[in-house]
Amino acid sequence: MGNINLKELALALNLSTATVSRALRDSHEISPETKKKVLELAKQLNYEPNPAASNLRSHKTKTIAVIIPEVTNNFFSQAINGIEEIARRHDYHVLIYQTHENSDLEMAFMRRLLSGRVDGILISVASETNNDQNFKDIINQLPVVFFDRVNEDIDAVKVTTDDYESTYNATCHLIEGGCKKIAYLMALNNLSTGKKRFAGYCAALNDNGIIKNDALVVNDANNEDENYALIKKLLIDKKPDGIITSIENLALPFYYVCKDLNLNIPRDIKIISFSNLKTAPLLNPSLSTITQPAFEMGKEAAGILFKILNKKYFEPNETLVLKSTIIKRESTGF
Amino acid sequence: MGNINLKELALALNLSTATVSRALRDSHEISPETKKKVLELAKQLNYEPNPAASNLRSHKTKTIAVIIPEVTNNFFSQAINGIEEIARRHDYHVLIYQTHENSDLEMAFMRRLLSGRVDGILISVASETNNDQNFKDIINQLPVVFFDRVNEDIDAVKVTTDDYESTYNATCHLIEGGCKKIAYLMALNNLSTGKKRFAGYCAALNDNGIIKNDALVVNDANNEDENYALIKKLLIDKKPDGIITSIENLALPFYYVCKDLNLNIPRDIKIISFSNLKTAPLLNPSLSTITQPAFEMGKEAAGILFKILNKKYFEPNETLVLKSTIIKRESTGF
DNA sequence: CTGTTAGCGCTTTCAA
DNA sequence: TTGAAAGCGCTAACAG
Repeated sequence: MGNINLKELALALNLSTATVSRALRDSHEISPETKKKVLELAKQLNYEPNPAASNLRSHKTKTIAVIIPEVTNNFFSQAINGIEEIARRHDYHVLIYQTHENSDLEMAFMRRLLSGRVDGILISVASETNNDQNFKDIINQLPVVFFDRVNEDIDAVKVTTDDYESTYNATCHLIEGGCKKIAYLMALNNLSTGKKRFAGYCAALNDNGIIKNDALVVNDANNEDENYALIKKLLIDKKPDGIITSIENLALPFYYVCKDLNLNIPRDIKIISFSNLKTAPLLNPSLSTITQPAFEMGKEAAGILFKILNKKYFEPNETLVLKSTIIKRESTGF
Repeated sequence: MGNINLKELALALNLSTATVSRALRDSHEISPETKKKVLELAKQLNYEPNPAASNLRSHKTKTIAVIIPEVTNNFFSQAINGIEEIARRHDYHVLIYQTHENSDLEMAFMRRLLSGRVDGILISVASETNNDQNFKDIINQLPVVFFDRVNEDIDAVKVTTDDYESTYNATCHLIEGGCKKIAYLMALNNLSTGKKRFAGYCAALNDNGIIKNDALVVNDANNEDENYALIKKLLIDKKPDGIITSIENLALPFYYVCKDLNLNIPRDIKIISFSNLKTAPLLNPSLSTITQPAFEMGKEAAGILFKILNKKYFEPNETLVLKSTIIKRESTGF
């Protein structure tokens, strides 16, 4: 705003704007004394370069966009934390866009970003359906790194977690604990994330000689009340002795149902849930968790994006897979 | 990026860039037919105006900044959710900056934003100390709305919650429940938020004829292990029968201490905590909570900022106070 | 209602 | 090592 500009700075120093501009960006073709003079006055006068002008000329925005389903999801807020940390380290600014799982909105965000508002995009997609060509169009015009919820059919740089393995291990954990009828609360089934988790569950059952029963698999209705009803029906009708929730949000209605039905966890039914909630250990009575390294994912994804922006990323488009942590809890709470 | 620009669009339509520019922004001085033609071709060619050029000329960025202590704090992520919703409604972009409670960093962010990167700022401050003049400088140059953690000594638009009243009521709740020795886990004591909460606690004790005992007041050490140790010492040495935690983060170490000391909640000690955690009702065995309307605060604060930006805010600099919700839980969990 | 023109504040040739 | 000059893509006077 009411700030000083390059021209005024140059005038005050008896230099050309070109020289001042170069000095400010520490160009090697400027003498040390000149640089020093410029830097000093700039600091003294609180000079801040106008980003619009700089961007218009140089096509660099010093800004990246983060597109995610929800900020209020623990996983994503932790990822943003990691992204912001790396961005700040590079002196970059971070724009946030929430899709609320709406892929039309997601595509609208991306299209608008093509106007040159950002240097690159970090995205955790809302859906993998019907968008391939759109995504490809974008990727051709702007560096994009996918994280967590990636689009399998697109050749791009991706950072994910070991969805298959972690769910496989989680299922084995329940089987080892004696569970014979393990229910699965399924979500994100239009995404590879969700598919892989489910595949891990299926494979673990199979490898342990348990025949999968589709009646034990319940789909997320994206609605708390409905989920509550679905889970209640499941617990009453099928009486599972173990349950896996493939997203954090599904653990809540499950707990309420148990409370209502007077089911004791873990005596009557054991649970293991995906969760990035720090207070999860306090959930009653014993919640085993699969925790994704959200913060690290944010950092890794952002790190790769900056490597691309600095032309220092020479790998082929690859998927970096980070390990989730499974925490097994057996206590009966307080 | 490789996008089409105004000039090309104008050329293709046999119009001047000025006309096209006006048509695109729905100016009243353009004929309907021309507008229609322009809009159609623009859509067809996927034209996206270059924000840098537009900003450079018009001094409008269509961007606001949100400066907060931590994204991973439930309260703030919910506030961001509200802010983003309003911003999108106005076709604005949202930049996120985390201060991690560091007020130097906070000031550095604000200074950099003066370069014209944003049209306005929403901030929840890291500290109220030693920054008054700096804040005043910023406010003179850019519209700023403070929310939740506001700087009392600055004349600006603010949105807060009823910190005093809610803590007062929370304390009364414990007293009504029979508590005689109510401890207070204090945080944010360099902020009016923290001070008001503490004042509410003190006033409630006083109004109920209880003499405040400073030994029952413990200060947040900003460190999980240390807080654990402090709280443990408090519970062993002073044996309080009730406790109020003035921020969500302090409830966790408290729970761990109770578990370690084999203290039964609420039989041995009752608790009421500030918390914006959705799963709080599942915390064992009975956590009464003070929940701030974070989402609504984000919406309100952003709404006011947009009114200011659209020159539709004519109130004097006022503080809008939103009501928190106190949820009293008495059950012994599952 | 439409066009002409100037210029926002930078960066980047090109020339010195 | 520095300067002069052009121009990024748009908007805003001003003129017609």
